[in-house]
Amino acid sequence: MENISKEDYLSIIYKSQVSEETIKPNIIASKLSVSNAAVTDMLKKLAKDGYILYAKYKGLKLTKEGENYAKNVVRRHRIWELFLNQIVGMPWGKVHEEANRLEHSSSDELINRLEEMLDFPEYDPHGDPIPSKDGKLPMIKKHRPLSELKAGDSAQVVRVNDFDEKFLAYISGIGIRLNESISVVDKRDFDKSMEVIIQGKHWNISNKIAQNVFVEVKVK
Amino acid sequence: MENISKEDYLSIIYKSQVSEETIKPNIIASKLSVSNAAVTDMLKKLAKDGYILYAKYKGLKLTKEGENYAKNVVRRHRIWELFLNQIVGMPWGKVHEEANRLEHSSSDELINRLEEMLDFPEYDPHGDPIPSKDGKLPMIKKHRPLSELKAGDSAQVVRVNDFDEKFLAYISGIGIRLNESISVVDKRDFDKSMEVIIQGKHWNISNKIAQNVFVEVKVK
DNA sequence: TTATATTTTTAAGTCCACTTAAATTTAAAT
DNA sequence: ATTTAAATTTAAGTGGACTTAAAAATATAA
Repeated sequence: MENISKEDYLSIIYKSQVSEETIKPNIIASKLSVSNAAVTDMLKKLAKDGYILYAKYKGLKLTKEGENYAKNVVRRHRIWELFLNQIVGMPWGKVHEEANRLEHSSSDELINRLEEMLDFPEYDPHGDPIPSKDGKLPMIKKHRPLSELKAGDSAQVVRVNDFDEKFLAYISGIGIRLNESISVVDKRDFDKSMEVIIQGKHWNISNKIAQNVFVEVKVK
Repeated sequence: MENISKEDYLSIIYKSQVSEETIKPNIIASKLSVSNAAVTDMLKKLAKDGYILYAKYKGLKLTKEGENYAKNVVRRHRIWELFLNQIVGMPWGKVHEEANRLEHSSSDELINRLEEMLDFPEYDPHGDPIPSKDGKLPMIKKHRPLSELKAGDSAQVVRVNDFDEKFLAYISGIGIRLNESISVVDKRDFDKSMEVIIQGKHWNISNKIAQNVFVEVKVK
């Protein structure tokens, strides 16, 4: 409860490390809607506490301890998301924000119970992997953004970005959900928007949308 | 999330108002394990925000707005307690502490959903009434502390105090639970301890224990 | 009712997570 | 390579929720 802020920072750093993006104070600041100066401040504290290695102007990286901590925060978040969606029946788009608060307020015991009720799931409602109690991650399917596909390609949705409720509401409205099949009918060069078929229906989706939906291309 | 402290204060004030105890800074301080000075500080803020009426040295009282706010915090707490106990299967003694954190981190929408899953319950696992969405409280049964009973009396448990996990573990261990019947066999003047029968078994319980179990005396 | 004890409030200061503004470092662009 | 722009860090300061110590008000007891 008293580490809410620290946990938010660690979780962001962890997630970008996993997806192999270089993480910069810059980015953290914008994701948390705080100033760059606030980030510098916190990075110093996290370094002092042994959660990150931090060299001014040069870069930052989780220590083993920081990674374990962060992984547990992410675990709490994703288990909550799945629980809220599957057991409580909250819509896809709303679970992220709710889990963002609950993740800081639950004992490990509670999380373990929820995990058991969900029968030890491997992925959250957006397709993100859930770290197990002992920090193991399930196998992650190779996937790329839908935006990279070409006319004629078919693929299956394996993950969607979860940071924007509106985005999730929109894609869920046009039938995009995990494991759903999508075929690309056409792609326009000038704006990279594409025409796709989802459950037999044709839709036009912008490049921005397609960049945030991740698919596994079907073997022809 | 940013009102955790305020909500704790309001909830304590509300609960003591309901049970008609006079609430003093003193008591709040000890319940929250903070200094008296911290309480004075917060009372000023709560007064400024319009949640309480506060006259230095004289007393304090929730405004209508404060009561509504507090009632909603209590509602969140009690619904969480019941949910954790009934749906998640957490033991009686552990739900209070967990709910103490979750109560500050849940949207009204989530609480409403949990309430629905529980089929709009009226009492939490300790027998405390759950305020409804629109602030209504269920009828509260007349009850008095078990400690007031005399040898020969029989009664039914309607509520137990929930502030101490150890206490709850202990009484649940000797078979005390909501609606359980208890008969008083004997009571000693010198320490006010009593011998009781619960589910056919005899137990000796201290006055301290008996003061925290509330019963409805059976009509003979 | 006066002395003593207790409670409450004030005063001053800490820690945390922020802020804005200025200084510094690094990166990009001509 | 030098200028310009962008990112990062430092410096100074704020508000929230606490602390301890001292002062003031109220309660209790001889």
